[in-house]
Amino acid sequence: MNRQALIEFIAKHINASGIAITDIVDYFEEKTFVKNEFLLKTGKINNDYFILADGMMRAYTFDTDGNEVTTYFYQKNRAVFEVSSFFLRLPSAENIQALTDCRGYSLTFEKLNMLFHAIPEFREFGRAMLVKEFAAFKQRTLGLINKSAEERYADLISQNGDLFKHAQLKHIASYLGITDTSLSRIRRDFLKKD
Amino acid sequence: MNRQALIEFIAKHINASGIAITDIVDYFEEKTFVKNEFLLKTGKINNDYFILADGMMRAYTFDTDGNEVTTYFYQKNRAVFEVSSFFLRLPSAENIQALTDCRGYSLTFEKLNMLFHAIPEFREFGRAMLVKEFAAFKQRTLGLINKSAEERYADLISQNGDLFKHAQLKHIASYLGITDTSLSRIRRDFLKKD
DNA sequence: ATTATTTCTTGCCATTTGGCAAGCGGGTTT
DNA sequence: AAACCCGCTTGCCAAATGGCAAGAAATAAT
Repeated sequence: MNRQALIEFIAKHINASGIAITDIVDYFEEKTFVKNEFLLKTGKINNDYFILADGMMRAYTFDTDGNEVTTYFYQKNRAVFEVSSFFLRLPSAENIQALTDCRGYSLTFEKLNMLFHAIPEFREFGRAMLVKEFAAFKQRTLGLINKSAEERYADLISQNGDLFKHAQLKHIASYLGITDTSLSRIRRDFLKKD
Repeated sequence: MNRQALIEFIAKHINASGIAITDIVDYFEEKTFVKNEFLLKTGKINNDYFILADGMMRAYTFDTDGNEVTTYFYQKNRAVFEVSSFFLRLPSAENIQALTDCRGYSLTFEKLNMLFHAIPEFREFGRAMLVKEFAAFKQRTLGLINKSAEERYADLISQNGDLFKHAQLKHIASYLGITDTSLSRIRRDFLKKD
């Protein structure tokens, strides 16, 4: 079982001096999701603290009119979980679904807590993940306020070009806060400019 | 020195069974800010983990065109800090300023870490704060995507009616992702409807 | 290969929001 | 009181985005 990717990922986020990261890694369970399979469904309590090693996932919910809204795209080397549901043990308002076949490593809430209490360095890792995801979200929110839809689109493809290979236009559109119609047009105009 | 508010606030967020919350509370330092004073300035490293007991604060930054963008309003009973700067020890991209005279309780990064390691229950409190703020941010982001400016405005005043007593129109407008001109019109139309 | 289904594009027009500039009004200063 | 400053409002028009529906293109099913 190749856990090298997980070891490197954890090592990158903590002061690894002297700790056997493999001790931590052993508690993770390797998991795979086939395309379109769900990591989390609305109403369920998120019990996977999932480190995504390969593939791409999408989180989405529904707005008051019943339309799907994509709330996040996850790429490899991200911690995939829904904060409120996982940590506060609340039914999730979001779905998290595999856009491609995915592979990664998962901790249950219990195991994560056990590790938090037992291993100070893993606490730092957990906090680093939370802080990282929070900071990324703040950036995204700022972008929604002070950038045009076209700029947000440009940012997204520059960070994640192959998103379009796997996600539908309307999913990306709702993530950007616009309709698929508008995104289609923005994309057309964007190509012209080059 | 009245720390009752702080004690109650912490008690509300952790399983207090058996712990002397006062042990924790003793490490907090009471702080006050006069109106317009800064808790954090751009470029500085945030070193106050500030529990706001009374008053109202605002976080803001500047967009690429040099315009102020309000990123958050803090009311009483919130943890006020900038995640990236405080936890990752990075220079802040945001300013945090008192909109009114403020009072609250502050921990330095070192004290907070010391408490995290020493008191498991305080760890839970710290995590709960992070999760709570993160969740609030996710809600806000979702609103920016799937609600109209008018709906966002309505939500904001319903949650925090006295905001208008203390914050300028343009500050609220940039928080809502619109211009002060538009907010002025929205407010006019909103009054008509009632 | 053909048909059916889904996704994407486009045209037309409505709605929302922005940009600018002028005006208004309340508070301060002199 | 007069002049001034600041924040808010309003009118006018432009730009961005949305809603709907029809057609084109891609994908899946038979």
